[in-house]
Amino acid sequence: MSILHNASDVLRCFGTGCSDITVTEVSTRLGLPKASASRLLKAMRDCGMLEEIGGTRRHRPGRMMLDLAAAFRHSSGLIGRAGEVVAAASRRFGHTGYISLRDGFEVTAIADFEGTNQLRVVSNIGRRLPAHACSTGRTLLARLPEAEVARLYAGHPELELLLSRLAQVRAEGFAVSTQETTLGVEGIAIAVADPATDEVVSLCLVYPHTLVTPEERDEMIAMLAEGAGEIAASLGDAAFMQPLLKNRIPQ
Amino acid sequence: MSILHNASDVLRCFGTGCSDITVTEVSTRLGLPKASASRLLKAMRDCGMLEEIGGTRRHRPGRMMLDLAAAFRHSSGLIGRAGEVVAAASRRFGHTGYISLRDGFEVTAIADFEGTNQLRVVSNIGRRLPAHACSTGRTLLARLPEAEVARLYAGHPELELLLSRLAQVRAEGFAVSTQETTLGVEGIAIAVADPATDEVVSLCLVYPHTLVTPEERDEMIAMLAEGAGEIAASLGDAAFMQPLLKNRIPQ
DNA sequence: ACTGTAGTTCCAATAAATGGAACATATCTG
DNA sequence: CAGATATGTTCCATTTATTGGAACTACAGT
Repeated sequence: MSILHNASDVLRCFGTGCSDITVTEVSTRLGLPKASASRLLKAMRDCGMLEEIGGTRRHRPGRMMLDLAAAFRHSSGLIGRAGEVVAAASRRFGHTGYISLRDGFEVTAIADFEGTNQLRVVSNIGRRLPAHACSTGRTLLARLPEAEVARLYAGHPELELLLSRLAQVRAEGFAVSTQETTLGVEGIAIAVADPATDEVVSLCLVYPHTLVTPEERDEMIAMLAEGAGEIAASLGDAAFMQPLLKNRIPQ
Repeated sequence: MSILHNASDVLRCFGTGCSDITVTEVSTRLGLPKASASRLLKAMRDCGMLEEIGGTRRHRPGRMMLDLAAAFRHSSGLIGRAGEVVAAASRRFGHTGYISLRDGFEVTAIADFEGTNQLRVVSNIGRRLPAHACSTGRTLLARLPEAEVARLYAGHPELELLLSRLAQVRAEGFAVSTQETTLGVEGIAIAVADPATDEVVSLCLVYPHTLVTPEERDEMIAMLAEGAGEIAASLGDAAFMQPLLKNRIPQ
């Protein structure tokens, strides 16, 4: 096995619930002899992929990773523009907002904009959520052909339900989740794509569900949709659809 | 040369002004035969360190890097706590705030909190600034022994000036920069350390310099200092000093 | 269809990675 | 504080991945 693959396996250990790692942990988790694990971590330290935490024997990702994450965000015009839209909406309504990507069955927030209201949802960047069970996830899944979703979730007991919810998302142009991932929290999401790079991102706002009336909710959806619509128009995202808003008060 | 070192050299290409890269670029920048560059990028793609952008032949850091950056931030209690302090200050005053680390001669923002005021400094995470020429940088350099600074900046024409400014930072407990990096922008910064891990971070707020009176400035410093002081006390940072504020209006 | 540019695949030679065991160091426990 | 245990490092010959050059393929511009 190439040292590069081993190195990336080490990096993959980091994530939810693991922000540092030791030689022994690497040895057991990857099934490597501890000699190899020791050398591997040393090599990764030497080249900046890892760094030792203080004087301890624990390792965390190197500082370089922060630069790489920034480069990732900058490499995509779509992410940057979506971020501006969510940031503006987050400021106007005071609620926390995210930009998320899908990766298989999961979605991750890649940029967050914490709200300003006294009562607001605390941002939790990097947290992985099941794509079928949150509003951002469903807007992203709704961008796939039905057959693809069926293949992804083959054997899943609630596949039928999921497909009908995705159909609804396609029809309405947005998704809502109510207390799905966190008690008391509701979220709205809209997806937009860059056909040139096949990227799809989801813009969302999350808020305490007792705080927002249906009218205000539609106001928020409208604001996200306006920004997303401009992005879609300029990049040529044909699948984007302006949302149907029943409760919106005409301006 | 180990493939791991080559891989990390590729990753190091990303940064200011470079968010994607091709086989030829790698070949020329690292001085590798293009055969090697091609195989290297392929291997890095295969293990998730890079990804191809759309159908093009350009590469950017892989999604994994976002998770790694999040793990880095979580691995340090210091960073998290400093972030809370700056976030609260940013919300209260409406100005943009950062958490920064020093790496040799440079400082980088690793977390940002965009302000809410109409006129605010746009956050620019990942941007590398010369440590001697910004307020965050000087608070971090002020944490080093004078001899170490002298060694770092040996031969630098303005070493004497720098040392006297650092002495001032040590005496006052905070640093100010006025239109140093960006015209019209002023910033205040305070450093705090975790003696258990030898980490030092700088908390800062940046704002349009015409908008803030000396009294308000001291109010902001006081708020950052209060939070930083609590962190210093709980972690046992002996070098932390409450700032001397001349213009503060007694509460 | 032609030319230059960019990227990939093939090969034997070479340099790096591997696992086991001995060694060294930290951490726990009574 | 000694002895025990868990954790990390160094050394070695062996195995195997990596290397650079050259030939090959793909592609964009004219």
